[in-house]
Amino acid sequence: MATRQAPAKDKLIDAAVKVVREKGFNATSVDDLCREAGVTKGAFFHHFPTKTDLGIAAAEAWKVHANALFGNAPYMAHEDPLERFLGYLTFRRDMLDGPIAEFTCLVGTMVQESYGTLPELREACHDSIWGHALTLVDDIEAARARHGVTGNWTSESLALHTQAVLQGAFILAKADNGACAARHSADHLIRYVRMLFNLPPQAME
Amino acid sequence: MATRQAPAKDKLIDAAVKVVREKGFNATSVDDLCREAGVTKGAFFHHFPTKTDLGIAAAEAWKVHANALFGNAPYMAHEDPLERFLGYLTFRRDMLDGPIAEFTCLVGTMVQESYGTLPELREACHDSIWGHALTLVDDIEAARARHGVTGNWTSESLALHTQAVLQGAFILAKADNGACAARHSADHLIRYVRMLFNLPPQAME
DNA sequence: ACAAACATACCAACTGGTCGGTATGTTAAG
DNA sequence: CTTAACATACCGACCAGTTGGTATGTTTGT
Repeated sequence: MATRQAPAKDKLIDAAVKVVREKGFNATSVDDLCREAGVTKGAFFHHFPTKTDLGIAAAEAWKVHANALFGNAPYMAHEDPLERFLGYLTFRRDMLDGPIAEFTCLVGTMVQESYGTLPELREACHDSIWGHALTLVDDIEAARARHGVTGNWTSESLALHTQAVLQGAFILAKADNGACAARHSADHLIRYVRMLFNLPPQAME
Repeated sequence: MATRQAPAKDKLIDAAVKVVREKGFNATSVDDLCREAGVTKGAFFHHFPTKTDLGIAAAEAWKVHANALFGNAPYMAHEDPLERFLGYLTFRRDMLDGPIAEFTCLVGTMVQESYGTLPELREACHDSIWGHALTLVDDIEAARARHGVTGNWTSESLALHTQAVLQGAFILAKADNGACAARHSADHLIRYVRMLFNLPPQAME
């Protein structure tokens, strides 16, 4: 085999995903990241030319992680694309629980701090968000065809809207120091999608 | 009168609103703020014990500014509370234009960087978001009564949901370096509210 | 087979510069 | 004369990034 143990590069990416979600990108120092990863500063700059480059690598890893997590989730077994889409939304709502840094979005956090100052990181965050959102488009499109739903909107815009609602819900959760308002917002999103597809309102649990 | 010219305190608050929206809170240095405001560091720490305290003052000023802006907007003249609410949403959608830092939300930006590390600033951001959202509740409540709309949701949760969508739309705009996706997301929000109140879909313009 | 040459991965000490914040001085209004 | 409102000079801590080095393979010429 080629590699012998968990390489410093992977440990640094994992550390970035964890610490940046807690403290934000700018407030996280290279020393913070090395401490969390258990590597030295020399190792850091051996693998990443700059701190920004680790941010970019973390954004890419985040997209891969998200698409694997949601692509293999149980609701993906549904035969009806609309059930898959609603399963996705319900899954995301139910994830809004526990410590805030554990359900919020790495790239949503990073893009706020980079959009005006670090164009390469902004671009990586864009690719991460769009790359995940676009995995929903096929199911939305198929659901519209199967259920005969038209309306003056595109499937891509609805996929992006779901990401907007979730990103906004994360901000509410951070401001409120709890996920209650965020969950209600996700419920509104689910209600909206059900209305778009002419489904009855969901029964209370 | 007591003061003779624009006092350093106000100039610093204005500078914070401007620069923090562009660069974020942590990336904005005290020197940046003094430079933008045209005051010295001595003046800064005369008025604010810490940089965080200026952030808190800026969050409070932001709430006052927002409530004045939206409370006096033209659509507030409508007699029907639902028309006022829809007027608000349309106004907010139409604001998604021009430079990104000029339509995004100061406190939405700041809370991402402070929620885990600066509890006082997080609380000030919470008060700013909630304080603005709650100005919508009375109109939503009155609109439900007038139009006989029930449904398994609270007016407060819908008011907060509107803020979530807008905050999420800002993130899409920052990631995309443009407001196109953000406007589509605002359109989905308007479509949702119209459906909740049994209005027909809006005609294309 | 063997070693010289090279490549990769990592380390610890260090550097120049910037940070938030302070100490102390100056101005001017009442 | 006092005090609020500034200005200037400065501090120690910390920052991202660099340096010169080592340990461990891997390749290649003979």
